[in-house]
Amino acid sequence: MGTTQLETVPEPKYWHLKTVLSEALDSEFSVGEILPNERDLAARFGVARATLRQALEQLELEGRLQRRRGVGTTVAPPRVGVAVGTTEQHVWPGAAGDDWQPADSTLEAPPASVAAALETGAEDTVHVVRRSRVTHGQPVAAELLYIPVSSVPDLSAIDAPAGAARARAVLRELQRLELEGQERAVELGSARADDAKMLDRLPGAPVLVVTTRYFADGGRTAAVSVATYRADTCRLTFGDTGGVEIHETPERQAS
Amino acid sequence: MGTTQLETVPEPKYWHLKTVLSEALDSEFSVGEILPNERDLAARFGVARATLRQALEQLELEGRLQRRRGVGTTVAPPRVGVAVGTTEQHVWPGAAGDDWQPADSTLEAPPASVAAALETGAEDTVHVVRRSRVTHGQPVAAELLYIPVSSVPDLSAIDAPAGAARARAVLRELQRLELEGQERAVELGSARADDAKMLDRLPGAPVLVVTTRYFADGGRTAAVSVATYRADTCRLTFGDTGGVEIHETPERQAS
DNA sequence: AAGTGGTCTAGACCACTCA
DNA sequence: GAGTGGTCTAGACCACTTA
Repeated sequence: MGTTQLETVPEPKYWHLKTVLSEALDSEFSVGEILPNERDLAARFGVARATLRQALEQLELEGRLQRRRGVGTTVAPPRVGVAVGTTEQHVWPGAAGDDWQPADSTLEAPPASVAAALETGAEDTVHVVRRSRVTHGQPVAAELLYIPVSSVPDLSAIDAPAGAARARAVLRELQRLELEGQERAVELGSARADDAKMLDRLPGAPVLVVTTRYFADGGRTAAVSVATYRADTCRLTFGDTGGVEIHETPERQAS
Repeated sequence: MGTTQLETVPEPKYWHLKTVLSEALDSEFSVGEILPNERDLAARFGVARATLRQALEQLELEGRLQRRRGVGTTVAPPRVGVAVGTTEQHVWPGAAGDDWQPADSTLEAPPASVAAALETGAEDTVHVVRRSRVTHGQPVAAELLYIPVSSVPDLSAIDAPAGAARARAVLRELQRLELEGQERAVELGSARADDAKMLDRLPGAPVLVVTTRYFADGGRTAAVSVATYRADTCRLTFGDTGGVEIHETPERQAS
């Protein structure tokens, strides 16, 4: 403090605030504990509420905090590791033992980007299977699975009624194809309204979008999956074992 | 800019604004084009600048816009697919042909989370190799590689001077170990000050943090890599082929 | 009904880029 | 020096949860 450190680059208040709060979370709070409300916190730090919120937003993005309207701000548990496909072992979605729950299935024209990957015409309808993933009792992901009718030729549409039963029927048919390979991509997105509801978040919440192409029949793209994971609570793992125990941030402890 | 439909379920203004802007980007702008400045845009839509900024922030998060202080807001090109390790083929970092550029290497005590993964004592120093990744002329990632001295026993510290040469020497020694496997995890984070500078972004910018554990010597963790990728411009691909051609959003066209 | 976080406003000033 | 995005303020009201 004594020497005049050249602060040629003045730190934004919200950035400094975030650091202070982060350290307080490490030393003075334990998981699940409720923080003081935003108005009190802002007053305590002598900043406007908007500035305080900017710091809280960052901490929530990093998975340190959880905010719920009408309730309050709580200290978040460490992110859960969610296995996204064992890299060595390619399996169709819906194979025995995956923790996805089929919700329903419809016939729709896919978005242009998916249609291009599937090499179907822009107008062609495909099976769209909706599934959700639940781990540790919490919803972590919502998925849209696009399956051209040509990938499940023996499916008789009348067989299954609407809803989950129909979704399961489509997935069951899919298993009959021989899976030759798959490609995955991960990027940042924001939750659409329907995804947000399924994930128990507000629309626009940050999500990790995992796009998977499934190949069969000699290189043909037989299905495309677009899964959105809650970015605040999930760490996607790609290892050969499911639950890796590496965290970006050190473990926290109450004092 | 038609009439504003009155919604029975009042959509937040910034959310509606984002939708309108997103459609305008698709139909009325082409990649690289400069948008009107924020004050003009806010006036045009009849909202406060803060509200307009909330919409722009989301679009930037989704990789649709790029904002630079002192310059302006431009329409971003589609995200670049960045290959993050071919899943079938495990190789050490620094192997021939990867597009990482070693920056320097030091001996430091790693953060607690990394020390735990490396099974080193909290006080033990390890080699910390800094690298950066450049594709298509743009910096996309910054990496910290933690390598216990026991993983590179034959490295004589005096051999190489500081800087990139020393980093290359450490990586060269690492190749002599037999790599037995690796585990990856991806999560959302925000750029630390040093990462941000390397990535040409402001501190706090959203990044995809890729943590990789490298196994050798019968299951021992021989190295840990923490790489931060620009979330706004990158789509991480894990497929067997490098450049997947699936986009979350449809292609844009100028009108 | 009370209390919380979420949205929104209308200003102000600062840091940065570029002509 | 003009123009841009980035930060910050001090309010207001709304949507939601809980008691």
